Amino acid sequence: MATMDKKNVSMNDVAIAAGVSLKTVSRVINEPDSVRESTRDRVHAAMEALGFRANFAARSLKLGRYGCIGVVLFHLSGGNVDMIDGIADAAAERGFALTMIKKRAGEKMTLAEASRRMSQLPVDGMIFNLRQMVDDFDTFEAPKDLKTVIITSMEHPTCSTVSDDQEGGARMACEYFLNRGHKNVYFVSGKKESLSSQCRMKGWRAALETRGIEPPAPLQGDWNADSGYVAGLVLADKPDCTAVLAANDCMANGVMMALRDKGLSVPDDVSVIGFDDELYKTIPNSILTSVKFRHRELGVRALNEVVAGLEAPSSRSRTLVSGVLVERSSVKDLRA
Amino acid sequence: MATMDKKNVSMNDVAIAAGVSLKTVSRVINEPDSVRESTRDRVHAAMEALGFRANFAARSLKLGRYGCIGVVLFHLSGGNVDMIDGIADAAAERGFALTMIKKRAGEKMTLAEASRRMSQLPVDGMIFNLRQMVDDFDTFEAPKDLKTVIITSMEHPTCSTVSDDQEGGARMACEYFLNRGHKNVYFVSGKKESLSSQCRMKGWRAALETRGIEPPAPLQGDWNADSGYVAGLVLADKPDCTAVLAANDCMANGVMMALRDKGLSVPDDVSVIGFDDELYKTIPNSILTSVKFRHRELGVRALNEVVAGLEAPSSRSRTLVSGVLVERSSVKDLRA
DNA sequence: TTGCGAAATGACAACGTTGTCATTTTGTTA
DNA sequence: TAACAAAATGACAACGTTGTCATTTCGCAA
Repeated sequence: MATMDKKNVSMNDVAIAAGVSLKTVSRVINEPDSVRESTRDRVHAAMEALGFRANFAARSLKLGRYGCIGVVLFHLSGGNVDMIDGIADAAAERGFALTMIKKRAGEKMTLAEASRRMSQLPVDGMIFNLRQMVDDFDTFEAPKDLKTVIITSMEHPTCSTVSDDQEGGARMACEYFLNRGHKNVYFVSGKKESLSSQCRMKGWRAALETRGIEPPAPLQGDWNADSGYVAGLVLADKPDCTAVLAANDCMANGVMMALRDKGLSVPDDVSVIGFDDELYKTIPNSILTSVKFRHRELGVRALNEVVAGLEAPSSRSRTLVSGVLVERSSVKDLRA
Repeated sequence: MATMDKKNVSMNDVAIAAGVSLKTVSRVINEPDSVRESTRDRVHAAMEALGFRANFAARSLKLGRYGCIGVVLFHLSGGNVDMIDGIADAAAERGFALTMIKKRAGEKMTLAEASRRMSQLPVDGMIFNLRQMVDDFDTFEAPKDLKTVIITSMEHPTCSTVSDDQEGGARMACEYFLNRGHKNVYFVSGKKESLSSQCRMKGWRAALETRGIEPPAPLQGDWNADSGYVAGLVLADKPDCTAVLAANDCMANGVMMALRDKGLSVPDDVSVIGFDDELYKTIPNSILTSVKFRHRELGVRALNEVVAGLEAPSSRSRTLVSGVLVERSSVKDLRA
């Protein structure tokens, strides 16, 4: 009964119980060394006895910061989980908690709307996990006092971004071919309007041109295996085609099926590399070598970037996280 | 230059700019109908011009609540993702944000430690996502003013829990067998000390006894396919064995392999059901019927339970989320 | 003992909101 | 036009911390 009088125990209650001033209790929490041991013990005992827990709101109000980073999830699935895991670990390491909101199914969320909702919450900075285009991407301006990092494959005019290095990944794959004696690399693209596809194509083109090779006309795909199959049928008839880079694994699989149907062997007749390293999930004993992006690292970098920018929210940086080539046996070394 | 004078725009600044009192600005935000339209417009204009955003800390301090639910992740993987998705959606629907902390790799986290960390954060209640035993499970007491829900398969003495209905799932599987003419059901358990396994065994036993069937001695497994294989070899020699319930899919697969090696067919000679419905991920064309638990629903229920308990944190409830039988073709209907 | 500098502690304001209650303004009726 | 109730607005305190600065206490040398 008597213990029900007050809802929450405040520092003042502790101070009274311990026979010290409010400020001394505050000091016990924030700068324990400046308090005499005997006093400190008395305060600790009082805190224990009363079940004191510091009030987050009051503390944040006074300090002007929260110790939380906001995370906006536009989608929660697949690789995103690894990314969140990376964010969460990096946050824990730096003493930050995460505040999360999620786009609801069916809801159309813009960056402005997400930002508005986030800035009502206890956050010092925020991370947008954006795997899809949104309407206001280019026009969006982040709150001036809230460091904002966007995880996306596009470059943003004012916000810091963290991206997979799609271009570099494509370059890496091409060099992998060329270093193994291939004289040229054909490319099967994803949907024309896709930024990922464009980046990957750009990297492919650059890699060839660097070596003084004239890139052949890219084959237009649409991300699906069927379009890869069509491309594969065309490529099977090209005598100089020994290496194919497909903008994703599904199309790479389509290419491989077509080559097989045309009586060609992968990798003996034609070598193939895909992107995303996801074929092994659906195809047992998959041989496809693939460029995989490190989603977890993406999360870690994004969080670090936010924390680094807390003091200067308007700073802007662009971080590229390199991909990794997952080697299987779909590429033949022609030098052997 | 002139705009850099103040760091944050407060209601007071808005009030001055709009030529009204502080309180009127507050009213425009919280009870717009009580403010004359002309005044409201003036205030809105001032807010817009100054870029005002309400201060979360001050607001929470005054209101005594945060509008955030804490989520403690002990592990982030597999089914947990669906669960978090459920929590996040349910939270969004009820106007709550989530504050997340995560056990770091290698760190040994107890409920008490997790609770201590959470209660320093802006949360009105919390959810522990506990898929593993922790040392202080039974002795843990949640803060009296913070509604706490634990997602776990065990019952907790003082906290509300949300669990998969493992026992019910096992019962359901048994009844599925019995309703199809099977006279008995053999059981292959998981590790002896596992609570999941114990619950599943309990449900199996109860289902048989309800029908007046004497449960045969359960076969001891260890969750892995190998132990299922050993059990399968034993079961193959029992003429009365037409139905096997294995405590997980891996062991069920082991059982099926053993039966096949002994010249028996699934389901023609022996029917099998597993748990978790995960075999299809690794085995193409899997025929195994399996009891699957609805992780997403678990998250939704947990969040709803927290929100429902905000006013009475010490209330305690136990929610069971039923499993679903995913039918494939590993069970033969003997009545046919 | 006294005096003194350093260490420990305390009084009070401030952070930016919202609740309470008082005051002013508005619109309506006599 | 006066009187009045209702609507709109305002003054001020309070939420529970931390920073600033003043005060007290301590330990040690004279």
